[in-house]
Amino acid sequence: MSQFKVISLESIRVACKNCTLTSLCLPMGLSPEDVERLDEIVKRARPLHRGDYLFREGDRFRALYVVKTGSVKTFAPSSEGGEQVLGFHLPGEIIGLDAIDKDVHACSAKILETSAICEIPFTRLEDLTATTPSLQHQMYRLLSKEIGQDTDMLLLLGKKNAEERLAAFLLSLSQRLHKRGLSPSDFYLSMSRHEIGNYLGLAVETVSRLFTRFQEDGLMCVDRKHIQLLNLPALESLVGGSGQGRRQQQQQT
Amino acid sequence: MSQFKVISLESIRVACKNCTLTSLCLPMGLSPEDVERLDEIVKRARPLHRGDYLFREGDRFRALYVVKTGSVKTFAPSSEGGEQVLGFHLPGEIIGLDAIDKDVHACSAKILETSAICEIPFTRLEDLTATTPSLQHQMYRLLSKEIGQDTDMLLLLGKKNAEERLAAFLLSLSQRLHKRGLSPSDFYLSMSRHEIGNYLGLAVETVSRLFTRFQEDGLMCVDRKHIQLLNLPALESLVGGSGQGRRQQQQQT
DNA sequence: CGCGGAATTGATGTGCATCAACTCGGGTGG
DNA sequence: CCACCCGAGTTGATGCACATCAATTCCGCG
Repeated sequence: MSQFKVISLESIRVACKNCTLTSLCLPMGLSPEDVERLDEIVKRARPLHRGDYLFREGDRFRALYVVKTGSVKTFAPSSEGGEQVLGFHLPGEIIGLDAIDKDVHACSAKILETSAICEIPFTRLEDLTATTPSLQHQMYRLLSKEIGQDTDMLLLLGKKNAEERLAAFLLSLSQRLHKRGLSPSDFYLSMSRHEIGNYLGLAVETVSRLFTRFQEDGLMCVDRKHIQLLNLPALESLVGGSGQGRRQQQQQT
Repeated sequence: MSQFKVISLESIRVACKNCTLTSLCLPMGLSPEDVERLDEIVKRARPLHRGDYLFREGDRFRALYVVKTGSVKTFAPSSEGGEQVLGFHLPGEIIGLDAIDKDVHACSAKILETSAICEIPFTRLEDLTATTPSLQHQMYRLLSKEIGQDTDMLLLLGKKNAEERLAAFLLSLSQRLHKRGLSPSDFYLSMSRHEIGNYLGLAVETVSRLFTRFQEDGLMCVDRKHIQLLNLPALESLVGGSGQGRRQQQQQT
């Protein structure tokens, strides 16, 4: 994941078609012609580097972005100068949906490692979906899915303890990488511990301690940014029901 | 807000047109003809009562719902039997957008007080938006807005302390009621302290204590479910930068 | 009138933030 | 090529915000 690769123009083209396929065309996809038309409005990606901004908070909204390779973080300014990491975006994932409403980006997107990103001008996409019902449906689904993911995150931040949060985070990465054909149990973290903590609502130190503990418990193997998940089922059980060792907070209503 | 009202059929019709107007047609709204067509597919509301379900987790997704009067809470099962309150929905607000993706509701919606709810069959709405670009655009905005709201909530749960959360909650209610022409500083809570706490990731006791403290500080007046906000600017400053009295946690990345 | 859930209030416990010190690795310049 | 530096990460000690436990009161409702 953190390896830099030289990518031929043609492989970008193909990969890009692939990622729009995966993100926008989901299951029960579009007809080949639809895909072709969609593919035509997608701007090819040039490589971007760590620290580059895809867009910044306050920028006018023009396009959606799809990660082809690499990874991106989105974050919003918190009150008092801090920032809240809103998400990490892996290959095949889409960025910018939250800006459609106000026509202005409310968060910034920063490249975490050398990445290739496709750009989809939104106006053109809108025109296309207006004439392609199946594509319109996929757009609704895509937006809806994003809402569902945010909901999961609310649950995580509202109800889970540090251990569960980190386990959920690792599993989420694992599953998303796996979906893209990468190893679900051996990968590199492109973000810092600080960013992970920020995202999960935890202090850096807590993240660090948990990595250590998970390693001691044989759940995973951590070497710097290189992660190996040794016991996925155990991690899953940690997420599920506050596992074995800790208190559980449950609130009926 | 918690008063029961007898509502004539005609007033429902009018009010209903009104609420679709507000939710779906946002600023720079639709042409009168568009609104008319939209209005035609909206099913009129019959009154629902406290405890009724609009839909339950697992139900097949058929329609979106717009609150006309009253209020609704949505919640998802948490691990371990508990539940996470995902939101409170006031007049003019829409429910069910998260279910488009999977075609199944991932959360339940329960009526908090006697309410009138409009139903918009999604398939028909989709047909209509496919032939009405301006309406399609409004739909995208609506979905996008929901994402933006979830984002705000993530920030709240990830970075704010109890005091800031409750203040933000009260202000949110205040603003949303105000938008509907109701008093921004005098209203009834249709949800229990327990539900508020659950929503904000706090214990009931914490919510209760904060109400007491806010009252002592002259910020508000609490009488059971009846709330009066006496100092909106002060509440706003509490939300903003962890105000005066408390620690602030900020995490740079 | 009396029951039971909701809310308040107080006492205590604890998970995690915070503070502080140290280590590690990687990049830089001499 | 090594010495140095600096930020990222780890580890330990301490404190605090809020959860949890435990009464008690309050109100709605049958």
